[in-house]
Amino acid sequence: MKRARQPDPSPDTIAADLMLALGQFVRRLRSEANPHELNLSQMGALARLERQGPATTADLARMEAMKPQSMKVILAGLEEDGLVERRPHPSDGRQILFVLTASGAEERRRRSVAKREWMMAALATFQPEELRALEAAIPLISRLGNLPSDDSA
Amino acid sequence: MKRARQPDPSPDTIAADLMLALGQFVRRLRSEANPHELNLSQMGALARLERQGPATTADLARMEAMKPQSMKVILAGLEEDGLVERRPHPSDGRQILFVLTASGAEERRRRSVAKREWMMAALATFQPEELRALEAAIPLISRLGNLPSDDSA
DNA sequence: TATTGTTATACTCTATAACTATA
DNA sequence: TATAGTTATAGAGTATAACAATA
Repeated sequence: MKRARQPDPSPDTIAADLMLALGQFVRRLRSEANPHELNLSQMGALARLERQGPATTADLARMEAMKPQSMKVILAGLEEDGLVERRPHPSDGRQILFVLTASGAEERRRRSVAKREWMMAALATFQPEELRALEAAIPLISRLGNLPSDDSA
Repeated sequence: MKRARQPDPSPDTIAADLMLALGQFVRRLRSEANPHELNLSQMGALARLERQGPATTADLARMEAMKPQSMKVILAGLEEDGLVERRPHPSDGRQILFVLTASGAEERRRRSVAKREWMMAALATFQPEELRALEAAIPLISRLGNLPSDDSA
């Protein structure tokens, strides 16, 4: 653990470098997908449903930083493949709750193997120390993606 | 393939969590762009030209993990805005070298302020220790994005 | 009237296929 | 023949706008 020698990182540099690194990484990741793989948005929606239980289109759209109309398309695809199902909302007739089906939980893993295997092959070239550093950054990146935007509404 | 329980972080978990975190982060980042902002691909191409000097469409496509036809579209947009220029290749009449123009170096920063400012605002909520952890992960993510794929084709 | 969801449409980014020119 | 670039077209992913139903 080396921690004392370096100057404090400049947020500006971090911002610029992180954007570049992530842009390329995501492009590479997307290019590793087989025809039947889930895309990152579908994986995100399924992960939310698995971790947090039933949610509406609007809920999921907010959590995944996209418009409800866009999330509807994502959910429609997942529904057609039987990975999610609709449930009526108990008290509000407008809302529709989506839940993960039994096969959805399984398919979430099965239909992301190509991406995961590419990534694991890449991670296999990392030193344990580097893996730890990468792991430590995940919750931080997660936080960046989940921060509220300036919807001062 | 051995899967012994180890104190080291599991690559499988890292792979899955990193995909989710990055997917959401990139979507969020993209949503912060003003109409005139550069997108992540344009920023990537400009950064390559600035750091590594003149390069061909095919070079840049390879480095940024996209097809030459797609990179051509990126470069055509940048060229139209005067951020890059063409230079004939000294010895190979087929190749065309692209170089960053003087305004290209400046615009690269100016036309990514919205994304950078959103990110810097987000990073302002981080502890110095967290910033260091995030910074440490950037070269690792970069390496993931730059690893050669198994193009056996 | 405000909110949830839907439909229709369009835009952005990247891919595939076919073609031209140079090597 | 092989390689660099171009043109044309298509697909995935997400956005905006207009609308219906419920609150």
